[in-house]
Amino acid sequence: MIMKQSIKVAVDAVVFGYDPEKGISILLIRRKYEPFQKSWALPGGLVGNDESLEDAVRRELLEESGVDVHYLEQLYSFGKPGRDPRNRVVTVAYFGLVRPSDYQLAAQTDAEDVAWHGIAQIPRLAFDHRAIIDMAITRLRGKLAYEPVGFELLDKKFPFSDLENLYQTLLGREIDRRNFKKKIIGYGFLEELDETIQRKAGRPAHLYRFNKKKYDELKTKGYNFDLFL
Amino acid sequence: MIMKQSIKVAVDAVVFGYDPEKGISILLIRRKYEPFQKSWALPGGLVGNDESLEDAVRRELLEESGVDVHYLEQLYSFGKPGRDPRNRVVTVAYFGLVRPSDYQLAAQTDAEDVAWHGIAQIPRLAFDHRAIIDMAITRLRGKLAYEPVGFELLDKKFPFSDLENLYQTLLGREIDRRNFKKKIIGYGFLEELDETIQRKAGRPAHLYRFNKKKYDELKTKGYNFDLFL
DNA sequence: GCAAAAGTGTTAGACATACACCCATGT
DNA sequence: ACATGGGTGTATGTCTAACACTTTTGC
Repeated sequence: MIMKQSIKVAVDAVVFGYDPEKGISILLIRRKYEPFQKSWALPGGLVGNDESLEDAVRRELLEESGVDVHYLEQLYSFGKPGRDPRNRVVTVAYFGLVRPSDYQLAAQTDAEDVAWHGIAQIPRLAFDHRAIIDMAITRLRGKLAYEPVGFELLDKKFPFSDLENLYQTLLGREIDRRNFKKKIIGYGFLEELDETIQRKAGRPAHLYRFNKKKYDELKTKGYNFDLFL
Repeated sequence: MIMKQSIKVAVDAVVFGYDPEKGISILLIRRKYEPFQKSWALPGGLVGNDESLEDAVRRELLEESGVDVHYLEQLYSFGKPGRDPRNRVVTVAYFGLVRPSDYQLAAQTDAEDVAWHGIAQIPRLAFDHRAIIDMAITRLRGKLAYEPVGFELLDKKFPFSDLENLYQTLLGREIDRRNFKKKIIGYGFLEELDETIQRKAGRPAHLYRFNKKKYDELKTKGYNFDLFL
């Protein structure tokens, strides 16, 4: 009925990073080979015959960019005929979050260069990677509302204002400092440390740490986080 | 670096139906051929070389079961090596909702039989289809909370109690009739009709109709539905 | 002493929840 | 007349949202 199938399977990763100075960024590589040689693109590539999808993304990310993500989840699969000029390729896109400060970028194999690009300044990309990124951004915004996504993006110890700023950036609007803090502290998965930090002028800020154990406890008890404001 | 890839791409569909008498069901087919000959399985099959993923699911569904779904969204892609005993197969699973009363089931091509199975009585299934269904059920429960999913599952005109019962079934607990009605009516995307219906004993019930236009209006205005109770 | 960022409580209104009786019909 | 399912309002408490001044530091 159907002619012998000749479709390739690939994976791609949209990895987000956050920097209190520069905002939200995405990890992109510059392609070394055709097609789209020298274009910026998402890290990714073909899946090995005996490799799981997730292993494939992690491998490609490490090879092409030197990043080993903490948080990784499947985003969506893209498979319209024609999205790759060579063969029919179905790609399973993944969504990742990292602290950029944890890694030093290193382009290898298929990548000629790697860099973080602010989400407001994404260059023209190879294939349909722009559409994949748009979907990832929507997902990131959506996750904000019911999961404390931010903690994967911030340093292990961070001043409360970093969390505030991250949320303001992602939501694209101001939030009320007092109400936000009340709510987050109320959940009880943040620990206040004795240390303080001072980054520019102004009063030094206490540092906080995410208590994942407490968070997981609350979540398994069916607790519902509602982090909008 | 990687040996010539030999992975096949398939699609599978988890289609939910609701019947006020029998509850939530899933559409399953009985396989005509090996492997898992005569096992129950999700409708699905290999993707054609020039066919989009969604076209492939719709085609397979129509061929194997005679059902042409209204509502269809991508669920998740499953690709662990070994999930198909013959070749490596990556399957893109879809999630669908239909009104069972709209269709007459008809098994064709690879299917020897088709039937609705209540979600509490799913037989042993081929491949990893059980895991796919579990994920689909989780998704269905999740969607409940923020989208009026129910309307895809109910008849075009339905008594309010059908909606109540659907929610009770999906949530697995009782809900307060008065509060539920207040909330739903408050959103304004339901139209009360003049007709009434009487199914057994008791006072006849007014029929309602979902006003999709109004719903889409509200949604684009960024309205947030919160349908828990 | 002034600019910059951190820290902190109260109040009013909106929304969620809990709760019980009457109505229209079939048998 | 009784059994069955449909229909409706109010009161209470909880959560959300709005709002501004003081503290600590660098310059």
